[in-house]
Amino acid sequence: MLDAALRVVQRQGIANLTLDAVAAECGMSKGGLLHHFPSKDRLVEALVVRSAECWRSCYSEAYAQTPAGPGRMARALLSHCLSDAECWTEQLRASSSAVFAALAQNPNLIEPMRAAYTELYRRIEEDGLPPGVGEAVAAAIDGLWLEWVLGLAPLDQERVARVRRALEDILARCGASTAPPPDTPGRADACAAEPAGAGGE
Amino acid sequence: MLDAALRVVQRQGIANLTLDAVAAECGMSKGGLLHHFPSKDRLVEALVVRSAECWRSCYSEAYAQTPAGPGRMARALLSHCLSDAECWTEQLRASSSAVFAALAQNPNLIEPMRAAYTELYRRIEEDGLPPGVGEAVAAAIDGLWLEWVLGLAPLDQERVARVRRALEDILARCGASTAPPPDTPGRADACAAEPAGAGGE
DNA sequence: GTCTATATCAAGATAGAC
DNA sequence: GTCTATCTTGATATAGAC
Repeated sequence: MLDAALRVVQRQGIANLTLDAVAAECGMSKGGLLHHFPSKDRLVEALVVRSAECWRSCYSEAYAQTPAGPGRMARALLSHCLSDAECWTEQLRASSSAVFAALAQNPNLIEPMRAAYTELYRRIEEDGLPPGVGEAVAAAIDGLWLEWVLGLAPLDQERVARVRRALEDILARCGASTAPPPDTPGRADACAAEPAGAGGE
Repeated sequence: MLDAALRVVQRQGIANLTLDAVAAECGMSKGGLLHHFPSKDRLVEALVVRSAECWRSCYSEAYAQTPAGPGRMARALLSHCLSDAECWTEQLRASSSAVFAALAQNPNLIEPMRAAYTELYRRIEEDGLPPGVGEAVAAAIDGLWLEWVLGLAPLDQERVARVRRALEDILARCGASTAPPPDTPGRADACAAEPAGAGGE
């Protein structure tokens, strides 16, 4: 059902994310849909919660798979979110848009995503990097994501690689090695990590 | 009238950006409003156009006021958009939301902002920096803006300063001096520069 | 150019049968 | 738990007076 909602957003835009459209998309009546989500707010809320959980588990896994040392969280973000452009799928774009759908529906519904970000930034603060460096890396990834979702700038393979290298360069100069562990060379599957609206499926 | 629309968004959210609300806000009847903007799409389009123009003139002015040399555009963005947190006003937040309002109303309406970004990225490409560096700086600023508008992370004076210093550090290592010209030490007034939705008043 | 109707329609939500 | 009505509201847009 949530997937159906995302498909509606993907194909018809946020403005057409209606209970009718979602019901039709998942082959159900509006009444049946409203049995599970008593209001549209609850439906959108569920979308955001799922996105936030996925984003959280995504950077958590990335963190776990990244060797310890200064800039661990920042390195994890780089290797997982910017490993290549392939992981920025259309599906991800739609699921990311859940946050924008929530913003349009009711700004308070973004709260779960805010909580996920609070935790992420806590990790970045404790990352042992010079002040601002980790935040700059995280912000750059968010910015790429924004530009990609809004279509402000194309996001091809080369662009991702360029920006990743530039950011890795900063970390390297801070003494944070970005060499990937021999076991996990640039993996990009699993959750298809993304800021502000991950939620793969 | 456009200002009234932004005030509505600021106070009541995108969902309540209705012709009735805008008309009430600017002390006009709905009929009168519709005389100037024949449809809601046109109204929102006008919001985006104004935001895009302001953003464009903002980085253009910043560029003009920045000494020539490698990374001129990137340095201009840093000195103007990240000079301090004061320029990230509530008013700017609302005007920035014009893009999100457009996204909700009709994604095609974002086009003017896309055009402004295309020009910005052209300048960044020609900036004479190592590949990816200018893009990383621009993306980081966009990311900060996103986090700020969505409330994902607080944007206080220290945070802005930290990130700015980290980004200036990259530029410095690329041979792009970020020392402000003696004439314009960290000015942040005028347009109150911002990505994806500038449009001060 | 601004106003007061009013037409039109679609969306969210409810009630109650099955 | 799913369905088919149906209610209610509010939003866009139009028509036409002033």
